[in-house]
Amino acid sequence: MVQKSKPPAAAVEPKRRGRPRAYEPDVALGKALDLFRTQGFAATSLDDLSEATGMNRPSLYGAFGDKRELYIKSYQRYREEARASMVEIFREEMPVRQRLERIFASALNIYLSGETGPRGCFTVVTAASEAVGDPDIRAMVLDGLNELDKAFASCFRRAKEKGELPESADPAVLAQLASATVHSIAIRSRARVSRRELEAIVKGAIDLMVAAKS
Amino acid sequence: MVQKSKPPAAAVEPKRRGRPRAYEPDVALGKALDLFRTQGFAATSLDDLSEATGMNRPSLYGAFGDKRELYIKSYQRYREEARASMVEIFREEMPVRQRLERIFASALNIYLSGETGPRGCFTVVTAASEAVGDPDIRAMVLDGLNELDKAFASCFRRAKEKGELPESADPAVLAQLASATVHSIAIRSRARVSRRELEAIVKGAIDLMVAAKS
DNA sequence: CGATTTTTGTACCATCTCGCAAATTAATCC
DNA sequence: GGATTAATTTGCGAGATGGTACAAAAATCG
Repeated sequence: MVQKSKPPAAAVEPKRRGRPRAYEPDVALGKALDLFRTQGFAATSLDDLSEATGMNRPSLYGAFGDKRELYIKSYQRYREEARASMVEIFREEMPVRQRLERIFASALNIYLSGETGPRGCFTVVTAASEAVGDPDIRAMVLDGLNELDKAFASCFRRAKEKGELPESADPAVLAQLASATVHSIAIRSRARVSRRELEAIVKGAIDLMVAAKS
Repeated sequence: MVQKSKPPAAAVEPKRRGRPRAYEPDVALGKALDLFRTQGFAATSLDDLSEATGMNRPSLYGAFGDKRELYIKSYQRYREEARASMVEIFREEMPVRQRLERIFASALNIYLSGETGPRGCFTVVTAASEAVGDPDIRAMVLDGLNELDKAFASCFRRAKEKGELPESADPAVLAQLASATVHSIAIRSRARVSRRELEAIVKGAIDLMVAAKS
């Protein structure tokens, strides 16, 4: 039940009034995210979350709201992290192939991470569970899917403008294929398909996409 | 709690001894499958299953074992049905494009079916939940993924032999791309992406695959 | 008919689940 | 130091959950 004994000392620390928090919200949210990603919403109990975060239930509730809200906040956090790594890759100028390689490598690293084994993509996990029954969560998932599509589309559009792809190439179609490859490795990673095999799939897909004649 | 009042009269009915069953195991398993597909393992309670199947809990237990066994049997049933529709499509001779169209159309029909909304692919749903923690279930999922890969690979191999694809086309790579497209529409369907959009994705993917130069 | 066999229905148990209320602790403000 | 503020700890309660024991019911067999 102890996360860290020292005070957070985050930023300027504007001298908060009452008893200081025994946890760092960011760290706790990260732990919750880990759990939700591996086990899913329904299979994760508040006790699990309490143990993982080092916060007991009332604190958890006070900081993040009920289980569903915590799940949503975890998902938003996941998306922020994913987005950050994407922005990174899109900042520099580089050949399409290289950019694609870096995007897929980043995705693989995220999907294969985890102490107890690969955990895949949280968007996919959520789509496969809560998204059917919860409109709000479904909307977030849909947004996540769209964001990936758009990122890939912009990648292919830039490549086309630079003449790296033939005029006949359709960025939107290629983007959906790239997204599909991401979804596929996300799923396969949870079935413990080896990194080597996943990388082979990625390579095959990239070869096909950058040689696209359609 | 009533499923059917008449006796099953299945096959020859070898004069069973005790009290006759009030349910048809096949029908009940189908109902259980429906529930598990939409809600997942953890979010589906025995009460839900009991209500849906029309069997009370002890009968459910007697017929299928505990919840996990029922889930496994449901998944096997799902795979049998999916396999049957595939065999159907592979029996006749036809152009690659047409065969691909039929495979994807079949998948879409399965994924978009459901009274309360689309339910996607049970293999994907299972991969995204139970597969991480349960080795037996994970093995079944892996088998399901492989089966789809192999089916597509054989499809492309046949096409290549018939000269429908260039010599440079790699059936294994194309197959994994086709599988990826299936995984992608399975996920998107659960986020309520419209059939029209899903069909557009499928069309784009097919165009690219049958024109493959890689 | 009575014995046997198999399934059903009722009821229950031990455990877990989520959420919250009340009391406690630790800091700042005056 | 006392008041105030905010977080922690304890513990509870209503309900759900997975699983099972046991008796009643409905069929066949002899």
